[in-house]
Amino acid sequence: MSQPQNAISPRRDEDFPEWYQQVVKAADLAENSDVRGCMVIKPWGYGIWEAMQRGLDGLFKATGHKNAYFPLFIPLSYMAKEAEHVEGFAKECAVVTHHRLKSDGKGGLMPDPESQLTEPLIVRPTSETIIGATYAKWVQSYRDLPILINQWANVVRWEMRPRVFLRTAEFLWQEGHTAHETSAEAIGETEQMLGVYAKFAREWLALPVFTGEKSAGERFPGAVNTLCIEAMVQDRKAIQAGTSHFLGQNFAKASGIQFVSRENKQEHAWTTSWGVSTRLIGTVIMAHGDDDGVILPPRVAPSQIVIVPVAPKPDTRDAVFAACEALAAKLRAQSYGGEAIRVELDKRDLGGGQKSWEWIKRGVPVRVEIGPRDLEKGTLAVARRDRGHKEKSFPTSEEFIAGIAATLQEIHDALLARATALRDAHTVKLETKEDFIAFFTPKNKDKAEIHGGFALAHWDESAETEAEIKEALKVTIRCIPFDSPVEDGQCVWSGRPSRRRVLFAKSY
RNA sequence: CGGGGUGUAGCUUAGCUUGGUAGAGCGCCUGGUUUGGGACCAGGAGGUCGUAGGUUCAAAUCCUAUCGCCCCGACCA
Repeated sequence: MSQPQNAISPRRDEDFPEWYQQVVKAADLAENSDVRGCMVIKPWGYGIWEAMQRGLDGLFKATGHKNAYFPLFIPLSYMAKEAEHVEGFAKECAVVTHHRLKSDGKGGLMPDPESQLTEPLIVRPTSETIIGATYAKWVQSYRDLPILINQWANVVRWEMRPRVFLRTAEFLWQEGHTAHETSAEAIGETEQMLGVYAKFAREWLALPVFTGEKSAGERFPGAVNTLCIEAMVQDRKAIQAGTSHFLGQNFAKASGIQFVSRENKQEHAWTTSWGVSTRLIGTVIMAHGDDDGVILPPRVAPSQIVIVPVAPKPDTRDAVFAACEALAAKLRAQSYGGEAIRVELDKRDLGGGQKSWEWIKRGVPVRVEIGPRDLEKGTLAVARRDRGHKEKSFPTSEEFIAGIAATLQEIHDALLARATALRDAHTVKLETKEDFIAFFTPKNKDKAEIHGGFALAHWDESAETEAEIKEALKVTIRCIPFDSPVEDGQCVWSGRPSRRRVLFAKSY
C-alpha cells in the first residue's frame, strides 16, 4: 500500500542509466551471468528477439535472401587478410588455443599443453573473413553471382564496458553477406538493406530513424562505405540501430572471390554485409519505456494481450476462467500484422494488483480483466500500456474482439508519434560553435542530467575536426543524412567552408 | 592496462575503527484470512562472512597474498 507512484525507481529524469537497468530487471528481460560481460536472455526478452527475427527474416526473404550457417570459429590467419579489419577487431577477439583439458593435480582443470592448436582459432566477432573464404570456393563465373545469404548467429567481441543488450561480450544478431558482379549492384544491395532496416524500425519497432552514411572515421573496418540507421532514445542520445556496408572489392581481394566476367576477364566480386543485433531490444526499451517499465510495440511483444481473471470466490472462479478461455480463443483467431494475435491468460493464484503491475512492467500492450461483475454485465475492463495505468475502458466482449487489430495498430501509431515528437523536439540546426558547445554541455556539472540531442550542423569534412569535437564534447558524427541538402555553409567547429549539414550527437 | 572502491543467505545490507557464539529487511516455504490496482497475520528454512595462508586462547573483524565485481579513465564497427 505504501508503494511509490511509479513502478521503476529511479525515474528516467533522475538517473537514466540506472532506470534502464532497473527496467530490464523489473520486466524480467535478462540478467547478467556469471560469465563476464555475457547476459542470460530470459524468456520474455528472448520472446521479443524471436518476434524481431520473424519480422526481419520475412523482409530478408522478400528481398531474395536465404539463410545459411557458417562456423563459430575462424582461423587466426583469416583475420589478418584485410588490414583495416584486423585493426578494428584484433583488440577484442576471444582466442581458442587448445582442444583438450587435463587435471592440474590440484583438483582443478587446465588446458592440456599437449593439445595446443597449430593455428589458434578466434571466436567470430563478425564473419566477413570466413564467409569470404567460403564464397571464394563457390564463385567461378558471373553466372554464380549474386550470392544473397543471411545468417542468424551469435558473435563475441571482448568489450571493456558491457551493458545488457547494448554492449555485451556475446550477442545475438543477423549478418547478411552478399557478393555481386558489379559495384553498382552491390551499392544497390547496401541501400536496399538499409531501407529494410528503416522500414523494420518504423513498422515493427515504432522507431523513426535517421538514415545516412557514416563519416570515414566511423566506418566499419574494411568497408568502402557504411550506411546506418540512427535512433534517438529518451535521454536524447543516439543509438546505431543497424548498419549496411558496401565493402567494395576489399574483402573479395583478401579472400580471393574471383570470377570470369561476361567479357571473359578475371575480376573480383563486389561484396556487402549488413546486420542488426539484440541491441535493438535495448533501443526499444530506452525509446519507448516509461517510469512504470517497458512499453512494447505490439508487433514485437511476445504476448500482445494478457487476460487477468479476477476470481476471488471459489463459486465464481470456474465461470470466470471459462469466460477468459473463451475470450482468449476468439482473440487468437484474430490476426494483426499478418500473424495470429498472441494472448496470455494469467491464471496464477496471486493478487490482481500484483499481476497487473507485473504485466505493466513487462510492457504488454493490452491488459484485460474479467471478474464476476463483468460476467453479469457482459463487459470487459481493458487497459492500454501506452495510456495511464488507471485509464480503463469497458467494451463488450464482441466490441473488443472486433476492434483488437485496430487497437494494436493505434498503440503502435501512438508510440511512433511519441518517439517522433521527442526526436523532432530535440533535433536542432546549429550555426555557431558557442551554440554547439552549449547544446552538448549539461547545465549542472555535478549531477548527470539529460541534455543535448541531435544537432544538424555544418562540417568541413576533415578527420581533424571530427576528432577534436569527439575529444572536447564526446560528440560524434552519427551520419551524413541522405536527405541533407547540398547548401553552402561554414563548419560549426572550424569555420571552414562546408557543403552540407551532418548529424551530431552523443551516442551509445 | 592505470586510478579508486568493494566482496557477509537468492537480493539489499548491519556488524569491522576497539577480535569474544552472525543480525535485519525483501524474497522463498507452510497454514489461515485475502485477491476489481503492488495484501495481512502466525510459523519456518536458508550463511564454513570471496579464496588461501598468517597473528591470537579466540578472526567477518588485524596482517599478507590471490581472485571476482563496481566506478572513473583508456578501448568500443
